[in-house]
Amino acid sequence: MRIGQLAETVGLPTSTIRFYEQKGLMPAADRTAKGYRKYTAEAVERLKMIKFATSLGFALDDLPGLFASGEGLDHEQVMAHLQDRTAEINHLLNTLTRQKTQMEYLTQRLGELWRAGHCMSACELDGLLSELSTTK
Amino acid sequence: MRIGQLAETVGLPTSTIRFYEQKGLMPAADRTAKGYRKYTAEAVERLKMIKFATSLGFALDDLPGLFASGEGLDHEQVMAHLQDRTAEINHLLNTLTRQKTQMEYLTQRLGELWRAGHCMSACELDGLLSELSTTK
DNA sequence: TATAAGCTTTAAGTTAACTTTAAGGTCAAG
DNA sequence: CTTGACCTTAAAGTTAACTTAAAGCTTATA
Repeated sequence: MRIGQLAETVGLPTSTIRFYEQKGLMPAADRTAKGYRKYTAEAVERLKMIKFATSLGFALDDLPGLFASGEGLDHEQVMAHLQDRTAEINHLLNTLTRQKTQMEYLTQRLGELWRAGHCMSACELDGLLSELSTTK
Repeated sequence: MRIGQLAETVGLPTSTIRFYEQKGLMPAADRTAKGYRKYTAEAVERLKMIKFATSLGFALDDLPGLFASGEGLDHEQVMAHLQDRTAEINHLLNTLTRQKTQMEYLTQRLGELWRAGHCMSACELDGLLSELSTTK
């Protein structure tokens, strides 16, 4: 299988696959006589794993630690990665939840003023935003 | 008030304040005889608003549309911004919630295998990850 | 055989929101 | 009068994860 076919199979652009190889996330591909990259099903699996891990929000730089190769995976290290990422996710969830509440309040408040016939000037909006930012 | 004092007051580095000015988010500051930027309380308010809006996840490029200046703010446009950002937040919340579930499953499953005495090889971990990625 | 699709490489560009650097002027204190 | 804190500018660097460009070779098809 050449790179275009692989790209098609996993749903990634060829440029990304080359990029992953360059980053060391994919082993250097075998080549045909003319220098074309040649892949097997292993590459498909590898790319799917990369896609999965990144879909969980892991950075590309985390992956080597996550799929450490060689004898005996370091369990502690893998678990530590998972914990770290879980903590990050929880932190983001808290942040976003807070943001959502504020957005709802802001939207509602602005809607009220609008319906009340206020012809809001930038200055008034500024006041509203300031009010909210201190409410925070 | 000079830039250092302003920076201190709002809790931003001076470089960021200059950057905001350059971006057009802050009006070009008045200068002292020797060319130092000179600020009043207005600048403090403006920066607080910027901080607040960015804390809601708005991009700097969204802010001109959000605090449009001049006569008569475009309510529809402001509301549209708020709706867009709310939609983004909801999307992110969904994504993160999904990620959290997957992370929990992965962590638990890996913990089980570990406690069961499996001396996981990279290959086995790959299997686990693949399994999960198809579960998704 | 020619034309297009597909492959190669290295290097530079993209985006966001800043930060850092370089080279220098100003000001208050001791 | 010198030392250090603070200010100025323009330009380049940072990070992540890619993408795009440039220039050229290969392969399949009509």
